[in-house]
Amino acid sequence: MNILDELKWRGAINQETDHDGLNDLVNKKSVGIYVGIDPTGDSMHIGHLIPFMILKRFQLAGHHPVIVIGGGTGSIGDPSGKKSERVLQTMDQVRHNQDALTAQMEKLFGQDGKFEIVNNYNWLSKLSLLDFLRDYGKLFNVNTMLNKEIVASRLEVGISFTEFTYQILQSIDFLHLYRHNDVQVQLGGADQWGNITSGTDLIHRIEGQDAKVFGLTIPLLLKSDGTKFGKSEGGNVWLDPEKTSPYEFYQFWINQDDNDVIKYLKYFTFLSQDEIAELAKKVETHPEKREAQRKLAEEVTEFVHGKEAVKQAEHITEALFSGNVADLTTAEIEQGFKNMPSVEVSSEPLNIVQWLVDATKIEKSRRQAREDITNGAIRINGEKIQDVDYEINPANKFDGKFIIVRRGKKKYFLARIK
RNA sequence: GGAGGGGUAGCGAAGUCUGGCUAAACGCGGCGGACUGUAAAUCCGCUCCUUCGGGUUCGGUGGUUCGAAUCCACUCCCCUCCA
Repeated sequence: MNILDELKWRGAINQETDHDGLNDLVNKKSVGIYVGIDPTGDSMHIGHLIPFMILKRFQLAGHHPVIVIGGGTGSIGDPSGKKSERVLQTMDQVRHNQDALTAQMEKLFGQDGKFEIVNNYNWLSKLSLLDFLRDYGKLFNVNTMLNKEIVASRLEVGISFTEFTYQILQSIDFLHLYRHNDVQVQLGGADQWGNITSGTDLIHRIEGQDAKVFGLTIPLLLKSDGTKFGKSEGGNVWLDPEKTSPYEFYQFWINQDDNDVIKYLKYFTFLSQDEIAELAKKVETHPEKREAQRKLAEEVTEFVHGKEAVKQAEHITEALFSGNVADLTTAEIEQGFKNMPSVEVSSEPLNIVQWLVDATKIEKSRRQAREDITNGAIRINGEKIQDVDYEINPANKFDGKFIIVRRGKKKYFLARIK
């Protein structure tokens, strides 16, 4: 099974410019293939991860991946997937983001030469306006550009010349990589189809119709209920552990629906066809064991955050869901609750209702606090408290550093003692 | 500028004619609970604040009244049609 067959099996192919041509190419030689990402933020989220994981598969199949950080294109703004004009980022923001993304890419995909990471600012910024217009502008037909879905869908609301030009810049990237980095394939999300074909067209015009370049897109990933993949309660699921802790990251995956989990295993893990088939069978026969979800969480968390993070996430999961928070160490609390809601409180003992409302703002009113306490929805350091006159004493537990509050079945809050 | 319609709790929406029975129906969302697989579906409770005496609410201000979301005046905002 070659790489394209594998991707097909994984459900990861949406459109290809020339299936047979690409198939021949990947069978014949080690091919250079690239994916670009614009530095619109300072971290990837799991949605961004998809094309890069596929890039990784190409690498594992013996091909040569190139990651393009769009320091240049990111300063312009890709109109794809946007209903209205973007607000330009300042160049400082772009630089900050591109540095952060580059570091993240290096961490994930390594600096070992197997992955090349380049920044299109390096070549796009050197292009003069006149060169741009004479060398490239002439080769783009405005009618064709207008017909690209990205542009066409924006004609009603309007699109600036700047964003209109974006597809030319991305095409120049492809040409540059074709010439200097031996890249012949561009990979991207389904919304990149227009930009990718712009690139292959440009290369064909300049290098001749027989230049072997190809485009490949990945389907938009949706949940089985039709909603967008990749959001958790708190919003995006980030790869940056400062934004989404490894524990929360792990939890995101373990909570996936039975209907989606196999699809995600195919997309986000490097498990073999047999292993995934095995897990699929288990979802059928023993869904309640959630082995597939567990494996998914384990694999993806390990890929993004490493083995240690998986262990820690599992331990925290164990403690939090069994309710035995008492046996967590202060260090584990520090890490595990990194991104959970937390507040600073004084070390003075205080009545529980006042503490929940005034000191921690965990409850919005006394009435609500009393109701929850009476209903048995509140646990302090793992212990259910139903007495509204209970007095909270921060010195009791965890070296007097923390108080762990749980409301309901799985909402945790952390109070840090000043 | 003219003619209509409307602004009610996080959102949607009743209530306004016929003032008190209205802290305000109902739906959604949110929060708890049961069940369960940290699931889905379902079911139950709560959902302005409160020191539990009460307090403050229906775009705003003022008025009528023992009593106003409801009646009157002025005012701000939104929508539709006409010019």
